[in-house]
Amino acid sequence: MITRTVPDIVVGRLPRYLQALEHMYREGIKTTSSQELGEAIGISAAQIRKDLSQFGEFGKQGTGYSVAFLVEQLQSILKLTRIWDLALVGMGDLGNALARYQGFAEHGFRITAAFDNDPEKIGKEVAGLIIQDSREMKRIIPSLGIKIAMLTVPASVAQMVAEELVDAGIRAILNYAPISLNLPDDIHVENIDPIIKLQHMTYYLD
Amino acid sequence: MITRTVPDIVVGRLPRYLQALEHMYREGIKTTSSQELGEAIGISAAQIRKDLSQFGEFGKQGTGYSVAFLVEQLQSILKLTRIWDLALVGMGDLGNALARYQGFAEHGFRITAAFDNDPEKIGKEVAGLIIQDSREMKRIIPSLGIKIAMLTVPASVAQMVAEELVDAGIRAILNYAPISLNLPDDIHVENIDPIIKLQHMTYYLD
DNA sequence: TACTGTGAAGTAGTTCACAGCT
DNA sequence: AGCTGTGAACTACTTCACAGTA
Repeated sequence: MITRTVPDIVVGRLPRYLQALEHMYREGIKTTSSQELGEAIGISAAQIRKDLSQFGEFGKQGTGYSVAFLVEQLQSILKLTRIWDLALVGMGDLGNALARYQGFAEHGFRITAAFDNDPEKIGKEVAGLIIQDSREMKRIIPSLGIKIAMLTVPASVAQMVAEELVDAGIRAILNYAPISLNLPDDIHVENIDPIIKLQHMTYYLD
Repeated sequence: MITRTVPDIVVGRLPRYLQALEHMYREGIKTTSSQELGEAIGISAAQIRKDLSQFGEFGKQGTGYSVAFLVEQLQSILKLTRIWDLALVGMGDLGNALARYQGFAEHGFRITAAFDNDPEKIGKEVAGLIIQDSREMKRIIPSLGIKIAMLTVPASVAQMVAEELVDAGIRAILNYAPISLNLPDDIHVENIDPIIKLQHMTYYLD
């Protein structure tokens, strides 16, 4: 039996489908079509059908997709039927804002540990979390089984801290530092950098 | 004379090249090659050469690229040789963290106006900015010539506020709200949503 | 020698268009 | 009648490989 590898670009669209479908679900919409979903998020209907067909046959000819069923399927595909623990590393303004953001918990992500290297911050509480010494990451992260980290440290130390995280067993990093991380190929990194996004947009402005 | 349109995917990589090159510049590196730059950011050398060739011939055979010159060229291509004014809309935790972030100013982006609709927040100062009533956006944004907005309002009002911004003359929106905005085709939108990124990564974890 | 810039080749991604089902 | 799922066609993107040049 051959297990076809799904292109990463397809995987990257699934969360957007899920977001739109959850919104429909909250609105009480029971059924949708690839057409309607596509219009909601600006993607062609054929694209959506093709993407979903990589994982199974979720629709019904003539009627489309059950919103609730497709939400379930996407959650299952994306492994969202469990709670994911997160480590938050770097408790500056951004780290603090993320600690307080309710969206993580609402989507099954639980910030379980927060770290900083500043003695002034260590021991302080933010949103129910006690900030811990980043020198303890190697011990605490494996003991809590945390696999995902959000990195909100200054660019100057981001590479070093990222390596420590990998050493502590982290497999995926959401990188807020404005620098490219160089890590082993089996570590998944996603970057969030507003400057990069703004510079992309200015190209089109005058 | 035909002006070839550069693919958006190429434009999107230019800021990453620029980021790495500015880093090299600060490190005192005078010259680099497509090979070296590619290794720094995990992109093939051929890709970088092809991308740059869309805009001109910036390298020298045998020696590679002058870091300072290529930084200048990329800044020029991306229209970064001027200050861009930004409107910050929504002064919750995230809006506050962005208001205090030094990175914008360091890269030629100046947050010139901050808005919220909460009477408790209006008139307060954050990082040298007075928070203004969002009902004033239509008047203030054109008067300051602001073309770019960062949207950090709750998802429930994001679409409505985005439409008001477009109405006020905004041409590009950096959208932090966890929702797809539906706006005219000539408005550039970039989304920053940590949940979407995390859900992308969980696919690969177990 | 060491690199760029670039056609050509190769690979990946998207859209078309329609059979088939409800 | 209305929609999905999917091969086939098409388009876009990336890599190869090498002529050209400092």
